[in-house]
Amino acid sequence: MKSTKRVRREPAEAKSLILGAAEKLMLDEGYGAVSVRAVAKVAGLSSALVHYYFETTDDLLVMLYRRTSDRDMEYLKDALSADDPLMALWSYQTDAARTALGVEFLALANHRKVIRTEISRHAQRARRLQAKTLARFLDAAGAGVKGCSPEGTSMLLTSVSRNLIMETAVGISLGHADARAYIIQELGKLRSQR
Amino acid sequence: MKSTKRVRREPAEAKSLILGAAEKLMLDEGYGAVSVRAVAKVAGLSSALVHYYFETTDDLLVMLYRRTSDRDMEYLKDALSADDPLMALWSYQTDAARTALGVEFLALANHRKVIRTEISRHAQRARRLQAKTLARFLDAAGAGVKGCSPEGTSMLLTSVSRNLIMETAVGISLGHADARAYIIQELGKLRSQR
Amino acid sequence: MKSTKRVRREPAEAKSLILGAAEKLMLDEGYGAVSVRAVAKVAGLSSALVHYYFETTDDLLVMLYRRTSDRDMEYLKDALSADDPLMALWSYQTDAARTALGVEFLALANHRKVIRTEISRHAQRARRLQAKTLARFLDAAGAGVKGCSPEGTSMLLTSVSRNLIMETAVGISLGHADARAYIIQELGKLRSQR
Amino acid sequence: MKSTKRVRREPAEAKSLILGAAEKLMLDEGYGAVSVRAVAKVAGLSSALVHYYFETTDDLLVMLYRRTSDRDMEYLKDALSADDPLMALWSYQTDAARTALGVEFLALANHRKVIRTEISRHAQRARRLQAKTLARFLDAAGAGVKGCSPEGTSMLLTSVSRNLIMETAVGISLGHADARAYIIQELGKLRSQR
DNA sequence: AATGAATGAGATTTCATTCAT
DNA sequence: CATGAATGAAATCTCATTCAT
Repeated sequence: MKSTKRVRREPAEAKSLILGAAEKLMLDEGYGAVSVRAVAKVAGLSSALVHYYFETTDDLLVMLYRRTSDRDMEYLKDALSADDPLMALWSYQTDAARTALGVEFLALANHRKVIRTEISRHAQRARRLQAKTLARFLDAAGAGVKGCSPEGTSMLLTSVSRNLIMETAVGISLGHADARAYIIQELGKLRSQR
Repeated sequence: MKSTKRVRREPAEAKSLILGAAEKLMLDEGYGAVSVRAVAKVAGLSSALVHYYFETTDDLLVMLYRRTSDRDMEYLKDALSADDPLMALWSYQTDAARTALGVEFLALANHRKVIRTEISRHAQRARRLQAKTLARFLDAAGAGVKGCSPEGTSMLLTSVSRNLIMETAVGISLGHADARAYIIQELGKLRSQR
Repeated sequence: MKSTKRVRREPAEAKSLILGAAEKLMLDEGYGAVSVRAVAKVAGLSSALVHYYFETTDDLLVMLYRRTSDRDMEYLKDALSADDPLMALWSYQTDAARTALGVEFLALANHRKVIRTEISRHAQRARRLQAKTLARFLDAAGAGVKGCSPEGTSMLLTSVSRNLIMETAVGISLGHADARAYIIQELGKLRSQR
Repeated sequence: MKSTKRVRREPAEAKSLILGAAEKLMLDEGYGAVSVRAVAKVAGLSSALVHYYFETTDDLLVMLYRRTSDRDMEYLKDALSADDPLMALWSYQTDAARTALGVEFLALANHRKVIRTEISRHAQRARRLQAKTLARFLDAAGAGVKGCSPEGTSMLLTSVSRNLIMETAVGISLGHADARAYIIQELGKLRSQR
């Protein structure tokens, strides 16, 4: 009965379509909304096709996470090799869309073991990378964020950016401007002391 | 299908039973597991009864959040009036179970508008309360976490404790010990400078 | 939109309705047709209700088998205590509907472990019961089906009745009349020799 | 999604591969497991190719049945022309793999009309063939399985072998040894009386 | 001749929710 | 006050089958 218009696509295109829809859902409505059905609807194709490309929902989520974290890794590397690595790093950390997605995956990880492993791996890599750059500044400073290791500092920065996003999402903003300013001020000190 | 034993309970008792089950589920399996069915099962009563006391799932979640945040508020007040308010505050912030539940509600808030309002209200109150105590130390210090307002400082502390919990939950620990040590060191400075 | 006529039934009635529908499907279209959906449709109720009474499809099938085998056991006992137990037994064995259902369960057992256990248990009980009666005649005979134990004889009778049903179902009848006549003749000998 | 290796095969070879996979599935997991998908997977080729060679699932099953029954016919003829036809026949009848497959098709026939016709045709042919050989022994005997026609006797033998297989499959063995011994004893008598 | 892409239908199961008692 | 009975909707996943290339 329906207009049986069979659209023929490149697999890469179809996959990208699906992952894009999943990402959109995750950001707009949270990971709970990422069902095969919903993804198919948003992507404008049948749910059977989603299963054709991603055998299980776990597979879909893992692939989405990989795509996301690969992209993030590129951004991070770019930031760390910028002229002003510290500010670029903080700018990367506080990118709203990126961090929102990261937080969502973090929440999802509590319920999907497969994601847990992926996240853990990626986070360690990212933290080590950040630490390597931070080390150059911290060593030179001697003062400032004294006493905190590069890894610890990276962890602190991540904490603040994540919480900024999470709280903003639910409408909390008290202290945000001050906290942001403080972080930037401290990073500024580090930079100048080198 | 079960034995028709009509158990007669005090409404308050029944509600408490239900909220307890919901809290347990939330902590053990995440907010996604808090379905009326699951709650009823854990509490050992029918899902119809859950609906009888909490018309919708939203109602149940809001009530649970209120109970949780009221309790938290008590703990927070106790901490802030302790002999060593700074350490007591940090101890409160890093209480695993409490913070885990808080983070779960924060994640949930992304998907349930009603929770958002509740969280926002509670968070502002808690932040102001913390700020009032922090102010006494920050004013006296002049140095230390210089340049960050009490509200900002509260926000920073919350960020770190939340991220410690979230990352630990997914198996990340890189930098954790250092970050913890750093926070305690800084709080120590503040305390002694007064 | 639909006429939301909520029919309220006794659980026993509902269960019986469901099991009846499942039995009908099994006989008419084979065990492969016994899906929760199909059963619900035939019984005229929602598939959710089927799940309400039988948590899994396995449960439904096991319950159906138990109902069937319990009923069979009654019939068997009646037959064995009839005036002419041998003929009554054969008549029981060759009851088309009963045996057809038994054969269907036998086929089903190959794919559902739970059924296997149930069938095995029931079959052994039934065979022992038949053997006890057959023993009285075989001992007295000395000749006739000489050399075959009561249990073996029961097995042989079951074999023939099952195959009569299976072959008839697919349209084979060659040799059927002769085989039937032979069995009856041999049973007749046994009876008279006592 | 896989590497686009276009394997070029002889049609006959491909068909044989497919039928082999289907037969394996049927024996290992029952006819319910014989889906186009599953067959393709076991055979290591795409489900589209299975459809290319066998338009519908029915076609596939019919072809498999034909291949099976043709092979069986050869075995049967060999048996009937052996030195000791009776024992060879019984040995043929009780061949586990062969009979298991036969029983599976019999069960399948209840749900697929096309198979029914095929089975019926083959069974009649096989029964007549067996009857012709049995007749030589039964005529000579006069006693023994007296009163049962060759066709009836063939039917009886088939019944027992089938039930032995079916019951063994679900874990029933009570009376099996006795029944087997009895059949062999009776066949022995027939042979010697000639 | 062969196959990857695509789909509608249907299977099992869980959920929130509504009634009737 | 409490609950068993009932349901529609949606989740995940499998299947047979059809195209377009």
